[in-house]
Amino acid sequence: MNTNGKDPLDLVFMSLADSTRREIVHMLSMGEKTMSELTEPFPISMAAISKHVKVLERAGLVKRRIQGRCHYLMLVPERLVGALDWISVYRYFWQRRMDELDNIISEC
Amino acid sequence: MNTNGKDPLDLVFMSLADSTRREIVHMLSMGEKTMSELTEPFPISMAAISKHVKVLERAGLVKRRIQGRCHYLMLVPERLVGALDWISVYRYFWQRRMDELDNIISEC
DNA sequence: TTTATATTTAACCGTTTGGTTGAGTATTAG
DNA sequence: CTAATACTCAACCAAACGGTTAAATATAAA
Repeated sequence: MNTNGKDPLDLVFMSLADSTRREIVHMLSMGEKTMSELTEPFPISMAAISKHVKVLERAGLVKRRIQGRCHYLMLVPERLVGALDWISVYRYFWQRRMDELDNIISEC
Repeated sequence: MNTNGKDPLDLVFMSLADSTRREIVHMLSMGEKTMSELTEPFPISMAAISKHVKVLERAGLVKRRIQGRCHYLMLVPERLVGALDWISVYRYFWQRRMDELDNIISEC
């Protein structure tokens, strides 16, 4: 049953489902970073960070620029837009729901 | 290393990282559904859907109302707002990046 | 050339995920 | 009471995840 036309959103949301990777995204939002710089604030090995970065690359959230022995990582926005768009579809729904709840509360 | 102060966002994004669960969220955005109704469009067992729904409940995205032998599921918006907010922080970043790319393209 | 630095890769390990089937539990209908 | 319906739960399984350590690769510095 492995329909391997896996939706790209699977990878994006999966990438964001780990707080280490979210923190990496945050760091990269402030500019390019090397692997060493990315690893420094975390209590885990560089090999582990390397894996996290590969997950982000696979999801298309990060691109790598290799210069000498340093790998510079940068954030790529497009896929985040896609994720935001997916969730945004339900904005109308929850605004309606929240309003309903507000009404119920104010009627008590 | 199981630091069990797991960020709730982990659960939300993890929930959304599966297209079956995203489809369930979509179905529920149109109103309450029973397990049977949720299962009907999918080629997998109700037990599997039951697990998916439990993942969504654990993430706080879905609530259950049991009436007789039917379980009615409904979407809960708050946690989706949280996920949207997290991503939205990077909106400024990518708008800037997209503009940069536009400029580079238009300069060619 | 030798050594240190930056990073990936491979092998391994325990846990989680996403599915299955089969049995169990309520509730409703006949 | 009996049978059908709506579901959950338990056991199982293969694959993926998130980490480790140790070895390999590539570049830079002495």
